[in-house]
Amino acid sequence: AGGGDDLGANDELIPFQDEGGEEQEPSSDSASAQRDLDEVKSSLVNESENQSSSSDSEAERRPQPARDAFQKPRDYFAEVRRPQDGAFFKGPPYPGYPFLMIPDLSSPYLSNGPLSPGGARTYLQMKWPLLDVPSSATVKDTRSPSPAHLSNKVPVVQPPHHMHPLTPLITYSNDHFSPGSPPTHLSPEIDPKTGIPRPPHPAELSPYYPLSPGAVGQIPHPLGWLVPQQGQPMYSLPPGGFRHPYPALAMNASMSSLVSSRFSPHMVAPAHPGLPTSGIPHPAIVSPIVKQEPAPPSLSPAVSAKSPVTVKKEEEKKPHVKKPLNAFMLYMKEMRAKVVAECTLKESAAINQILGRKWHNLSREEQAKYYELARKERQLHSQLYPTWSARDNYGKKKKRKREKQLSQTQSQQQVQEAEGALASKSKKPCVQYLPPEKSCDSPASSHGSMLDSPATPSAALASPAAPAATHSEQAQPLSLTTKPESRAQLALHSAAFLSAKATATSSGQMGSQPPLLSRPLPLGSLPTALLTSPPSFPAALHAHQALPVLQAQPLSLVTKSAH
DNA sequence: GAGCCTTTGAAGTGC
DNA sequence: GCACTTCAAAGGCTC
Repeated sequence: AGGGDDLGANDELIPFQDEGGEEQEPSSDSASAQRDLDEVKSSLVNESENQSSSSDSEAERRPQPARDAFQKPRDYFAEVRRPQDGAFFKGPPYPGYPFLMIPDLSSPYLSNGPLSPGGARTYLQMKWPLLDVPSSATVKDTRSPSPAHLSNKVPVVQPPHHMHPLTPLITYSNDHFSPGSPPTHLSPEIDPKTGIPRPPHPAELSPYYPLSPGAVGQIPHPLGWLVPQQGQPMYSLPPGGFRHPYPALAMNASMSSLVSSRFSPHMVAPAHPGLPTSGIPHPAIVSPIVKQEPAPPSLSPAVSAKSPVTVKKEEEKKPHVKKPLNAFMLYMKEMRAKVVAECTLKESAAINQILGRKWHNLSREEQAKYYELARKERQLHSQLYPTWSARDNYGKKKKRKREKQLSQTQSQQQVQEAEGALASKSKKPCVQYLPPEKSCDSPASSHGSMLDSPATPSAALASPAAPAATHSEQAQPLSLTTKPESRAQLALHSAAFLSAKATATSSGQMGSQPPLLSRPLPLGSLPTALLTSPPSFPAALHAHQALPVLQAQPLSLVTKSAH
């Protein structure tokens, strides 16, 4: 029921339209979703030519403003803000946005949630602030996240009700949606030097969580609208209030997860949680057992005196705070169910291939929404876990995979060494994870597409003799993975690229050269030199204001085949 | 039952 | 600063 419900919820999301009334391929719309699925299906089933033509036609359907969304940050933000215009607004700019990613019975960032090890997130239309929204109105709403919703791993998109859906999260002021906003790196809220989101700034956070710290303890909790579960109110402060941002909260699992994950006052007043500020409803909110913030050894003699074994044990007990999801991960979570529903495939690896391709088929604007959402995810994450760092999870996983990847790197080096010989030999078929007998062949995975795709050896482009990638190529939002296997694929197909490149470099716009892009590029085969534009597209947008570049080279021209 | 596979993006590490 | 590595989700599969 949950899987259908989320789609059903989407059904109510009216397509986000541009001012011209032209549909902008909103993924939230059911018809659009169906179109996306059709696109995926066609791309999976049909020849790449069909797929590419479809993609191109779709690209042509896109209104230019949408294309320009990332070419002109201001315009982009105007696009995003547009929903605030009552005359035009009919729904969130994209499914589930703005929404709260409320974990399914566990904190989304906590892998060891009590009931949901996977920590699947449930996407809920954000109701915050709800001060002006009668809770009963939402509670009565049958579409409000019921336990069924919450128990389902499929993201649930809460349709907007009674209030402007964008109000809760974003004020969409120019300050907040400055040109640097959508992507991450050089966002005004990001430290340009470190790339780390700046420390919580009340003024900046207010759009997100407009509640002042002092108001938190005086008003009903925004989750009060949640449907009670198992006879218990979804929101009922435990005696200690929000004592703990982690699953060990002394409340029922759903409550704890819902509250702790996204609504913990920590995210409201996280900067100095230890301060006995009156703004925090309960001083105990900052629990001394907050494991998220390991006490400095100098300040904790007891800890420093502990034996390494004890410390190790404590670390083991430490909740595992997961990384915030990036834009693609958010997209995957949202779209996976749809793809799975439309495809007999169930293996995530295959699904991910499809999703990866769909991701590249997204318009810039659509991707921007996820970039923005991911940025907010990171920001919220930093609020919830101020001291958390990706380093905390670094190397925590088993080494088996790592060793394998290392071996892959070594083998890849061997492949590169044999690259020259490869050019004159028959191409080695790419190892395709997607089983060929599956009904839904991943276009990016078929042998043909892989072999026909013009992979660009990074070495070739790095060579002084080789023309540098065009600005437009460098400005692509695609940040090429440098995974060994992907690089190996690059090497495998380098010969194909080189031969094609010879005919393509004359114009200097390889991205628009049909011979090079007879098929949608397998994601893994996208050349590093072409697409490695750290800090990738969003960053480029921020750092270099590469608007003309982006304008000159829409994403679709690179990721899609050209006529 | 741990880990692999597969994707992209963010961030850490190492040089 | 660059290249590389790790992790985030997902679930079937392998060992």
